Amino acid sequence: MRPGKRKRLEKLGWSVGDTAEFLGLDEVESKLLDIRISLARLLRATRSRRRLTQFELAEKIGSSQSRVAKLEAGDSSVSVDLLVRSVIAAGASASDLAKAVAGKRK
Amino acid sequence: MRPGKRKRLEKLGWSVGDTAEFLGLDEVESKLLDIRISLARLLRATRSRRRLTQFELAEKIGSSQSRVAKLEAGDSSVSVDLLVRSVIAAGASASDLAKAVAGKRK
DNA sequence: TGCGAATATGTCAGTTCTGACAGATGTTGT
DNA sequence: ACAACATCTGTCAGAACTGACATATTCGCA
Repeated sequence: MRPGKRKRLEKLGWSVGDTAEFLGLDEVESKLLDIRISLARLLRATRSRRRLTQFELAEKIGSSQSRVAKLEAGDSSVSVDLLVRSVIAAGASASDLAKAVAGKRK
Repeated sequence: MRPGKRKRLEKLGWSVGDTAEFLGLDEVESKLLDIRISLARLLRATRSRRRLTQFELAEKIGSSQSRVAKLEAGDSSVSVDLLVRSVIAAGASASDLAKAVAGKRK
């Protein structure tokens, strides 16, 4: 893993343990993290395409601007539930969602 | 919505309000619920195919058998995070996951 | 440059989700 | 019928996540 990427992830609250990760001991968490990152990207892309502000999207999902910012930033304090909810509310299609989960770049 | 399905969902802790749902006021929650159900089905199918017991899968994800049962039952007390984590741990492929999220039957 | 709008970051009390446990209810083989 | 195993259902204290708020930073644009 690139040191840059690693640092970025740790800033967001993810502990990227070299041992476990490198040895593939925690493949599941790694895959889940990829999904989280994809969803965060999809969220930003979708909201942006729909020309919604974070504040407007927050209203749609009954949340706050700051939480949307965290969602898009891939902060660790945010659940996949809310991530998916937001992506849907932003107006992403089912296939966009599927692609994100499958790990395919748009 | 079929009355049977409705009753089943309510048993699991989901409030399926006719008004909101019928008027499509809460399309987002409805879509999220579909995803949850798909993931629950995928989890059971995958675990079963791999011949894992609920107990064994629980160990893999550091959880308990009872929670796995709830995951597969589509209980409302369970998060999408854990659902996805479990599906991955059970050994589902990325494309299986994508299909579930896209709402397509296997 | 300065100003307003959008976004980012930090904190926190209240809510939700969690693993663990107990016990009930299948299921399978003898 | 019985035992052994698997699954289901309910409960609860502790952990994780939440919206709200304050505040900082970045981004146009005149």
